[in-house]
Amino acid sequence: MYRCACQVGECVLCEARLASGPAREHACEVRGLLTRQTHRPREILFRQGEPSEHLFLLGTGQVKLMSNLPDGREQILGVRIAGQLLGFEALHPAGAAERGGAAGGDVQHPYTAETLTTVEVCRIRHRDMLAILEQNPAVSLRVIERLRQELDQAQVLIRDLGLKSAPEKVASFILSLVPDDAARADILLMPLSRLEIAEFLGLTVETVSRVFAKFRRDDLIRTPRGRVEVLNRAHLSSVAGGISAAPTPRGERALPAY
Amino acid sequence: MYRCACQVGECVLCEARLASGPAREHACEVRGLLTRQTHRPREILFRQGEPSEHLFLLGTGQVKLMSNLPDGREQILGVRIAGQLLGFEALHPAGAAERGGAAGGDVQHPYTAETLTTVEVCRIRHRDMLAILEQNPAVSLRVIERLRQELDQAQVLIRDLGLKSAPEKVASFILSLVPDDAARADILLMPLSRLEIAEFLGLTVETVSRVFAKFRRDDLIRTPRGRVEVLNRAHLSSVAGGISAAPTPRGERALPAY
DNA sequence: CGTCCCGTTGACGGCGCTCAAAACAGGTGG
DNA sequence: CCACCTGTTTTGAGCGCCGTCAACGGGACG
Repeated sequence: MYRCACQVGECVLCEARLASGPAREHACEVRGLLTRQTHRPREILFRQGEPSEHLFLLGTGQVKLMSNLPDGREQILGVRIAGQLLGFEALHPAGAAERGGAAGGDVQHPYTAETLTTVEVCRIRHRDMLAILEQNPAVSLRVIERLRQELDQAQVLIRDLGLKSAPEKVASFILSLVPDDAARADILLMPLSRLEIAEFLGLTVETVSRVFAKFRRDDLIRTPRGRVEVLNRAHLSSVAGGISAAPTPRGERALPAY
Repeated sequence: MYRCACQVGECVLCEARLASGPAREHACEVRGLLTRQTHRPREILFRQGEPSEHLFLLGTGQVKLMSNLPDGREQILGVRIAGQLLGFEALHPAGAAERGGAAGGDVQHPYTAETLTTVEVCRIRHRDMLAILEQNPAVSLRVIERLRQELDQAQVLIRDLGLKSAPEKVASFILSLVPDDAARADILLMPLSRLEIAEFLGLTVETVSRVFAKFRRDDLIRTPRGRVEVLNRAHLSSVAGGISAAPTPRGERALPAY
């Protein structure tokens, strides 16, 4: 499969152009606008409150999005994986100029982005991205689809935070780690620490740890270093108590009836 | 101001086309694709689990989005107002056909949409919308912007649900009712019942009622029928304990300027 | 006037948070 | 290899916030 400068197979820019344009050389005319970066684990891509100037296209790895309250409390808003977007908040199609203010460019990141793993991202200036979107409907459609998926994920999290108990939250979370195509891969990578799981689910470290302990006692899971092994998915699903946080596979039935 | 068939000033379709096209008559070439509907309060636009075939453009009024667990628990995901989008979940730019399955059109609504007030919406088939997006970058940009705003709102709610106490949640919620342009309009419409507020904030009716009572005793608010009057916004903001869902007061800059 | 629904208030109990400490793993240097 | 230090995970004890259950009041409406 052909890859453009950003070397990212899932890149919304490259793929879309490849699919739409007959001419190969056009595939990467955006090359000059992209900056490729590699980050190590636990690096900050940008911080909440900083001015947002770039859009990030995540190529490989995982990035956590987190938001703080002034008193230090921290909430993880989500985890982004390959193909997803970061730092979209300052893309003002129209009106950036028409509204008064400091040239419309002083929008701030509403959250902090920190890498969980080694990460490759493509960075592009908002204005450049805007120009691309204006000229490439196919890219726009891809972006719309990505945003919609992120909105879905956010709503699933809202549901879990709003009405689930601690065990239900943790069970849902574990099940959400199951990759889409996993037929029977029940040993899952655990990208988050106990503290981060707590910050994701609106709980405390101790509560998360206790729930994990209980699941272990009930032979639902095992927890080797940095991993989670699901021993009894059916039972775990019933504990999760309803719709899980798993991304809905395309084309198949969404909202499994469980 | 000119208005197209849908009669909706904020309509992403009409406005965008008006702005981009020089010819007036082009402004409403999408007219034939739009169906305008008027709904009374407490009507269901669509239900969670039903197949999603239409996109809704909200013209006037308010619509609440809610999601249920199998056992009946209910979570309000958000409230949509004029100009926002509904039922976007089935818009599949590419891949709807390429992947196997039942023609790719069997995507289901992940939430139920119910009107809170009298509501005017424009309805359009997903495939028609798709065609419009493919041909009109300006429309795509508007849609992207709307989705991004909805994502921001969702993330604010996630933060509130995940790490705020009951009084903080309620205070944030009240402040979120302050309209963007309100210089000093402190009497706010309350579109939600106590039960709905509870379902929005992940609390119970009793807790919400108790917090309101406490705020009343502390002379922070008054609660005439169907309204909320803010008596001491500064104090209420401090109770909200951090970033609120409210648009930032002019002059001050807190975090998200959504 | 009776009924229904919504909001309010009280009593009580449990889930999950707080505080505290021990168990554990990992890295560093002796 | 072991001692030591550091940060994470686990476990325990106690309590507080908020959910649960119940009763009451008021407005809308037939």
